[in-house]
Amino acid sequence: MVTLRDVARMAGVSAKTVSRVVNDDPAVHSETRDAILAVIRQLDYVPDHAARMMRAGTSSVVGLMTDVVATTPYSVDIVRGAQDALRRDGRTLLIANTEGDRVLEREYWRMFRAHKVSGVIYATMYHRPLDLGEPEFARTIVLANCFSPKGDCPAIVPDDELGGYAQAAHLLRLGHRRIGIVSLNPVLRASVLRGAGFRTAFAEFDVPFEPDLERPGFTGPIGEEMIVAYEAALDLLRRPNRPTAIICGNDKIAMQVYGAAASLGLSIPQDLSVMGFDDMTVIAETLRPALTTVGLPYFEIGRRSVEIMAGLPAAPQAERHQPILVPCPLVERDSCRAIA
Amino acid sequence: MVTLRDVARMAGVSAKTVSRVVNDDPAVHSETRDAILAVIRQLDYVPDHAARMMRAGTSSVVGLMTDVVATTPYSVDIVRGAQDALRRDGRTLLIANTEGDRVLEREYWRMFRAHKVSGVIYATMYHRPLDLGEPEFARTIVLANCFSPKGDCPAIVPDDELGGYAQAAHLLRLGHRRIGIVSLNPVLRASVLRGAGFRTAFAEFDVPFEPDLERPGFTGPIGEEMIVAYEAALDLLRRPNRPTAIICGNDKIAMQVYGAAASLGLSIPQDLSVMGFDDMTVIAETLRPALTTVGLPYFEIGRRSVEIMAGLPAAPQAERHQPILVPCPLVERDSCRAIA
DNA sequence: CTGAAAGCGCTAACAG
DNA sequence: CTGTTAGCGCTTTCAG
Repeated sequence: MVTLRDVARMAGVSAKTVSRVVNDDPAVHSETRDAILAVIRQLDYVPDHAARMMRAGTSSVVGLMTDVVATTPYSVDIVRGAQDALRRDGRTLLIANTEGDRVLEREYWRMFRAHKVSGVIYATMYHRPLDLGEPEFARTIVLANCFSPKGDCPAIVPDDELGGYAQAAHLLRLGHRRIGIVSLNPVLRASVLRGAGFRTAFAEFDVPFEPDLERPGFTGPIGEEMIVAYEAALDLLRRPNRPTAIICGNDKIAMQVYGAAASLGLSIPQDLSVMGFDDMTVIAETLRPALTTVGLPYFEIGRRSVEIMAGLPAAPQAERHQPILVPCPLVERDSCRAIA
Repeated sequence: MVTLRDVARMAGVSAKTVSRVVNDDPAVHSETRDAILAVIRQLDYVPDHAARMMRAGTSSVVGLMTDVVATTPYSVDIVRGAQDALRRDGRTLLIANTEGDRVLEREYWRMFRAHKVSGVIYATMYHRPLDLGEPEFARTIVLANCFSPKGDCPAIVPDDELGGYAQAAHLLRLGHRRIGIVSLNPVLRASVLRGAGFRTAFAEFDVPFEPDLERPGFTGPIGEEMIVAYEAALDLLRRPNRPTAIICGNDKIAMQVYGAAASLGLSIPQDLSVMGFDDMTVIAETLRPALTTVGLPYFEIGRRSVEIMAGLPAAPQAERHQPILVPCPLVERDSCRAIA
């Protein structure tokens, strides 16, 4: 293994000077620097991470604690976003998947300590409030897709209310007035917030909000819910005065709405417009017609979590944090059409 | 920060003895051990990873080099499988996503070196041959979902041929004799292997293989292909003597086949049985009826990659490796039915 | 079974 | 601008 000393010897300088070059310290004569750089390249020297980190007392590793985010199709983008931001300055991400297991989570906190991670991103599968308790709060933590009601941590979450507004407003603008809703589990925070967004949009267009046109697309407790969007959609579409458009709580629901519509001989978007949520490309781009939906900005959330962490003061402040809201963009495809 | 010495001082022993306890060295009096363990718990001591690794010269970190695997919905399971195996003995996974970029890949190889990773799992998105070249071959590498034609690395891949056989055999057993195929891009290795599997199954049941009943579900070059399974299925289903079942190259294709069938007023599985591949739960469990499909054993591949690495000799052998084949299990749901 | 000394590769602190 | 010295936290000798 090639070490700093090998480089120093070969370049005829001291170890410290090589160290300076490796760390981009400007206080090195440019000729000396070039010579050292040449030796580094020739020997293919790579600084030892462990040694640097031991000396520095901190590491270039950031921990990502998740329940199931890192391994769930539509939220891996949080990982990608964080890695993208980290990679630019040679840092790395240590990913911990608790699968919701508290014991495992504790084990991972120790692992983070062993690795002296410089910060932790705590990401959850569902947009929800979260209480981390005290023990680990000394360290730099950023909450992603969740937030602390006490406001003791910076947090970044999707703007579900605006997302709901975008869903409804788009259909209203296209002229729809009887709009059905097949929603997420109503206890979910996302569901509540989007509901508020719908109402705002409906009010703006002077369209009364008819609770009777709304059905839950899932039943059962969170975590083991069953999807019943197919039945919900059938129910909605068999009404004497059926809706001309359906807003869905996510793209899976939209997928079942497609199926229900087809079984009734209704075609999309001629007879029915469908609006999804999540922008899971696997579904949205594969459905025929391709699904118009609202995206969850997970990549952005991951990327910005790293930025927020970088901007955090070294000592924990007493300041209260408001969750940062990231907009959910409308992704227009072919499942919504304008009506008279 | 609590160090080994703090524990030693408090327990009234030398640092080395504490080190022995931490490393499960049996040569410690059990009373001494218990006393030390108590102090460790009391002080909440966590051994410093960097220091250990520096001394040991190797680390407990394994690198995962991927093209897009780690961030692709249906292959994140490789990551989960590998992490699951590593976690059991306190090791961790350093994930590198090259997104197919050679420059980035080289950067990541250096990162792996800096971290002194004890081994590397090289996983690809598609089951394919791969030439890694020479430079990094000194280290311990396991190929996952790909293999080296030269056989200079251990490799583990899904048994696509058997998977194809399972798809066809299941339908044949249910009595189907006119079976359509909407396949993957035919240049893909998976496609070729599964084709061989189909033929074996057809031959066993004395059913002639009709090339005319096969259509590609994707067109265009790999990486930017377009899905045209909908049209392919329409074409197949409009034939005078339409197939009673369709085998799909993946679950996305199956999704479009569902759409095509619905548009023709055909219902699944009464009028048509559909068989998927991949077992992407997002699709397979959401389709109505739920999709019978064949699973890609990615979790297993990830898990076993770690095991294979552990069993590798320290010095690279000249021996030739045959790729290890992992079976693809049939996952029965509701989209296939028996016919007379 | 236990301890003392040495040193892994690197950088902070301080001189020159 | 460059070098010297010391030491991060741990484990490997090698002695007790």
